[in-house]
Amino acid sequence: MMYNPQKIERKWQRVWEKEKIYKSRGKGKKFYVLDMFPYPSGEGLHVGHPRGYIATDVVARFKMRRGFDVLHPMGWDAFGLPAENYALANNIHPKISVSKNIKRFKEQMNKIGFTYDWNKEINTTDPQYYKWTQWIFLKMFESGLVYGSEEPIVWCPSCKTGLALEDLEDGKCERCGSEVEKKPLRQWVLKMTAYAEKLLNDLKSLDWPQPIIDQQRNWIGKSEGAIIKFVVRSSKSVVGEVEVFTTRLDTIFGCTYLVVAPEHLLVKNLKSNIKNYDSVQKYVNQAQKKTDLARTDLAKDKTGVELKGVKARNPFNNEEVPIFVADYVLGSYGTGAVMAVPAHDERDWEFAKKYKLPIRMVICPNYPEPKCPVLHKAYVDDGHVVDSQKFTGLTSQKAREEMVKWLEKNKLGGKKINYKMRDWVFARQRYWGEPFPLVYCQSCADRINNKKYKKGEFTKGELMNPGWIQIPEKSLPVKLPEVKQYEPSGTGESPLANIKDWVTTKCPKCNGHAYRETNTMPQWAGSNWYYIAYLMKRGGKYVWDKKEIKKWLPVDLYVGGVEHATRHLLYARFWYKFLYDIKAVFNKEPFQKLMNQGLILAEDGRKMSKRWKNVINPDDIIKNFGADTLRLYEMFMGPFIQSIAWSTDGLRGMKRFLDRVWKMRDRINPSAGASTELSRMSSGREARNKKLEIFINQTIKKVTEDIEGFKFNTAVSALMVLANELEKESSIDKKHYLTLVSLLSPFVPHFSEELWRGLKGKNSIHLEKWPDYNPKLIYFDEFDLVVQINGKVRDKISVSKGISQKEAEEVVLNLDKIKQFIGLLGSSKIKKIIFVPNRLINIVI
RNA sequence: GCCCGGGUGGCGGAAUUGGCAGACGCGCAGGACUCAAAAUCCUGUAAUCGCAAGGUUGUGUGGGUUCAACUCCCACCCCGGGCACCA
Repeated sequence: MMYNPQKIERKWQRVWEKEKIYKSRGKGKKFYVLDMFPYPSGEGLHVGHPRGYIATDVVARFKMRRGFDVLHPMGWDAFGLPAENYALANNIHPKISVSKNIKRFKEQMNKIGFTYDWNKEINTTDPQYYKWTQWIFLKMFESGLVYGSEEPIVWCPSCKTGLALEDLEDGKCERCGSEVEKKPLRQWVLKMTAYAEKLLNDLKSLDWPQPIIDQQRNWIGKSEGAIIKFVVRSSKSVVGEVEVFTTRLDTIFGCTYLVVAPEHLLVKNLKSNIKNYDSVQKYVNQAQKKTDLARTDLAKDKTGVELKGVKARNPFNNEEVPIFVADYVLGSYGTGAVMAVPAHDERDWEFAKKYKLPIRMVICPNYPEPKCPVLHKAYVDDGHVVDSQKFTGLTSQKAREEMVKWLEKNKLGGKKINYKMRDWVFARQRYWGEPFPLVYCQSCADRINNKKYKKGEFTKGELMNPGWIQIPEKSLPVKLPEVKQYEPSGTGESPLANIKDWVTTKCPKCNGHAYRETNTMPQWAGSNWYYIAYLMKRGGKYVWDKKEIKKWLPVDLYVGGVEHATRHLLYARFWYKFLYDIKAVFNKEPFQKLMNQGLILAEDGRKMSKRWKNVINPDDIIKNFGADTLRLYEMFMGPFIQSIAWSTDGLRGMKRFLDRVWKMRDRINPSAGASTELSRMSSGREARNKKLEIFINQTIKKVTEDIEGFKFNTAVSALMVLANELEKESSIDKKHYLTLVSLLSPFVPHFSEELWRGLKGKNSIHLEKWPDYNPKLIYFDEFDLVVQINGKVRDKISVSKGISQKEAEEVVLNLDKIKQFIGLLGSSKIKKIIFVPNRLINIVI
C-alpha cells in the first residue's frame, strides 16, 4: 500500500479523540506548555501561524512520552478592533463573526493533528470568562492600583473618533487624511510603575532569550539620579520653584539654562510674571496639539521660547539662569523639567548653539592635564569635574555621590530613581471589549468629598476616585449590552454611552442614581491572565481553583512571536505579580521558559498578506501533501527562531522522505534481530550490526537533546541520516525500523501511528515510552584521526578509540605520505606535535 | 542616533562551542526504468588548476591572537527587527 495521508490522518484523529489520549493523566511531573493564543481573524490561518503550535505540539508529545503529565491547551483572544470594524461595516454583531471565525480556526487546527484538550478551550469574550477579567480589575481597583486621569488620545477632528496609532499614516488620519490632534479624555490608568522594580528584578529568575530580557529591561528603563530644586525669581522676589531630574549631577556647574516641558505647571503658575506670556502660550498650545509622533518627527529642529522676566537659581553656585519652554523635554518623564548642560549633553548642545546660549565645560576627559580640549560637540562621557568649586578634581562618579550628600544635607533635593516605563492607560472608547465593573454615583462622591462616611464603607480605590463605586463581586459579570449601532458616539465616548437604559443604573452602595462607566478595557485585558483561565474551566464556567493553579503554574514553556516582547509579556507579568500579592496565585512569575518563533515569509520573501496575494493556506497543503508533511517541513525548514521563506520544493522533499520511510516497511526482515540467528552471522554482518546499533543510539541521543533545545531542524536531519543508513540494508531489522518510527512520532504523529500500530499492535505510539539510548553504545571503536602538518589536513587514518599520543605519533610518522610531506618541506625538523585525543594530530615543522 | 539579531555553495541551512567547513534537504547535471513524460532509483554537485593522483583558494571586508579561527579580539561594510529627544 502506498502512503496516503488523506486516508490515515482523519482516521487517527478520530481514534485519538475516542481514546482521549491527550487528557492529562494526573500522573508524573507536570509540564504546562502554552501557545500564545490567537486572535481569530476573518482571514483564517496561513501556514505561518502553526509554526509555533507545531513546535509546542512536538514538545508536548515528546514530554508525554517521557512520563510527564502534560497540559497543552488552546483558546481565543477574541475582543478587539477588527471584529468591531467588521461589525461597523456589515452591521453584524461581533459575537457572530467571532464565533464563525473561531469555528474556522478550530477546523484548520484540527486538521494539523494537535494534542489540544478542547475541554479546556477558552474565549475571552465569553461573559463567564470576562467575569474574571473584571474581578481582577476590581481587586486592583480595591487595592488602590487604579486611578482616573485625563489622558490624551489621538483624535481625528473630522471623523470625530479616537484613533489607534496604527490608524495613522505620516501622523495623519488614515481614513480622511486630516491632521490629528491630542484630545484629553478621562481614562482609567493602572499603576504599573508600582511594580517596576519587581518587574525588573525578577527578570533574573527567568529562562528567557536574552534579547527579550534586554528589551524588557530597556522598556522599564531604570535610571538612578537626583532631584535638584531650583528657586525661581522675578527681578524682585521668589515666585516659585522647579524640580529637575538629572542622572548627571556631576555636570551641575555647567548648567547654563533650564528647560521645562510645554505641559509643565510652572508656565501657567507664573503667568503674571512672564513678560512674553502671549508668545509662550502660543508655543505651548501648538506643542500640546502635536501627537508624540509628530513631536518626534520634528525632533531634529529643536524649538523653544524663553520665559522672559523669570530666572532660576542654581543652588550650587547661586547663579541665575534663564528658563525655556521647549517640546524636546517630555512632560511625562522625570519632573518634566531639566537642567541644561550644553557642554555635556547633545540635545542641550544643539539647543544652545541655535539660541546662542553659553556653553560651559565642567567635565574634563584628560584631567589633571592643565588644559581641557576645546569642544566641537558635547562631551557626554564621565571624566573629572573641573571649575566646580569644592568638587573640582573629583571623578564624575565620586562627584555625583558627594553632590547628592550636599543636596540632602541642605534639603535642596536628593537621590531619585526614575523609570521610563509609564503607568498603563487601561481604557478604550470602543464597544467590543470588557465593560468596567464600576458606576459613578454623585451622592457617594459628595459624601467622600465632604468626608461624611463611615470608616470601611469605601474601598481604597473608591476613596481615590470619589464617586466611582465598585460593582460587588457577586454581581459579576457586567455583561456587554446589545447595541444597534457600533459607530463611536462622536464625542469620543464609546458606543455604549448611547444606550441610556444600560448606562442609567442604581448605586450598589447607596441605591441612589448612578451611571455606568462606558469605556471598555483594551484588548490586552483578557490576554493578561488567560493561561490561568485554562486551569479554571469547569464545563461552561470558570472556577478560581487554587489547587489546580498551585499544581500547574508557572507555565513551563511559553512559545510565541517576538512582537510581544514588551507589551503582552510585561502586562501579563504585572498582573501575575499583583495576583501573587493578593495570594490568588503562588509564585512570582507566570512564564518560566520562553521561546520565540520566527516568521514564515511567503515564497517571494515578503510577508504573507492578502495585499500581495501570496498567502499559503495550510488547508491546501494538507490536501495535497498531508498534515504530517506540513508539520515535518515547518520543523525542518530552518532554525526555529529565524524568519524564513516558504518553499514548496522543500515541502515536496519532506513528502519524498516520508514516502521512502513508508516503503522501507516492505523490506523489514520478519525474523531479524533474533538472537538465534546471531551464531550463523558472518563476522562482517556482525560488525555491520554493531555499527547500526551505535548509529541508532547516537540518533536517539541527538534527537532527544535537539528537541529539548528547540533545534528541530537538526533533529529531523538526524532522523534522515538514520533512515538513509537503514535503507542501505538489504533487509531491515524490525526493531531498528520501529525505533525510527518512534523517534519520528512527535513530528509526524499520524504517519507514525499508522506504521506503529500496523507493526506492533493495539497501543498508540504516543503513549509509548520514549526510547532510551545506551551511553556505552554511542561511540565506534575506531575513528578517523585527522593528520595535519602545520595546521593543514594531509591525511586521515582509522585508529582505535583512546589511542595515546605516543602510539599515534608512531603510526603517523611512519606514513609514507607524511614522511614525504615532511621531506618536501625541507629540513624536516619537527618543532612540536599537538595531539587532541580522539580527534587530530598536528605536526608543526 | 541607540539597542538587539544576522552575513557560510545556485538556495534553506549544518559544524561536538577553538580542532576535517559545507551534515541534511532543495535545486541542477548525467544515467537507469519508460514508446514518451511524470514518479521512482543510482551517480555527481563550493570555486579554481589538472587527463588524473593531487594542489591552491574559500565562511561580508581589512587587520590581530593561536600549532589550529565560521568560532576569540580590534576596526569597518551590508541586511533584518525593535526603540526613539528618557535628561
